[in-house]
Amino acid sequence: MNQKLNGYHCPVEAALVVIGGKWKALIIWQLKSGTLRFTELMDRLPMVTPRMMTKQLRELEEDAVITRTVYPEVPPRVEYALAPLGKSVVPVLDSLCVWGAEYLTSHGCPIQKKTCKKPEP
Amino acid sequence: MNQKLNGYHCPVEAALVVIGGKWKALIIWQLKSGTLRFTELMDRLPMVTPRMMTKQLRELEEDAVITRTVYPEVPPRVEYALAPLGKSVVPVLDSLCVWGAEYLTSHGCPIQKKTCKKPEP
DNA sequence: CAGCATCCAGCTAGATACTG
DNA sequence: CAGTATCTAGCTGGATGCTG
Repeated sequence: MNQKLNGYHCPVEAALVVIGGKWKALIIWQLKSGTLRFTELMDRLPMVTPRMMTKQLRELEEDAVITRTVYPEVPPRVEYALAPLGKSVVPVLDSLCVWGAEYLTSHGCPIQKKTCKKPEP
Repeated sequence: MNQKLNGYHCPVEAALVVIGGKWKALIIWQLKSGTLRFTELMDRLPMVTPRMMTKQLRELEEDAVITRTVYPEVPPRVEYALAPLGKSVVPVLDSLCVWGAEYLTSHGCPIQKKTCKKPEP
């Protein structure tokens, strides 16, 4: 890049920066039905390493998408939940999900037409 | 990652793979109002190097999001346009755009509340 | 015009081990 | 439990030069 631009050119780009991280959309997806602890997120997304989970969660927190609540107990307990901004992105992810399903159907994929796995209530 | 998964866990993930590439959403955004040539895309997205532009376009083509039409002339002319699948993703990008604008407003960003720059007709 | 080939720096993210 | 620290392989993507 001959000229580093210091901002976003379009809100689409901003949105992708915030929710386009490697696992961010999945994390938000998991949190859409309620609060989860670190290990619960790890259990639901086994392909994410703790290192990455931490990083993604910290970034989402910094972007005001999720909240992080630490309970000063022994053993420690930390709960993650969607902040208002995070809740507002859920409909967008829903439409992304619908489109993604359509894509999987029309394009054909290793695992085809796997319906949206919602976090069990 | 202790276990490499060979598919998608959720259509959301599939969608992000397809449109979540570094410049893909922007490219689709540019193409939503009509066909563009390689250099026209480069002019509209000056921060993308030709190398990356080519790669992103090829991937979008492979995913059936865009079409690539080569006119065997001198000088060569190549035109890119949205395939049906690509057109179907535009509404999703629209909602992403709306949310992104909201994010820029509430979170505050270097360039705040820059309205969606649509490719001029 | 519309790329491709090559080289290489920097970042990403996995594996592993350790802690308040 | 909920991370952090360190090391490192591998990928990403920029710069440059070349071509049908």
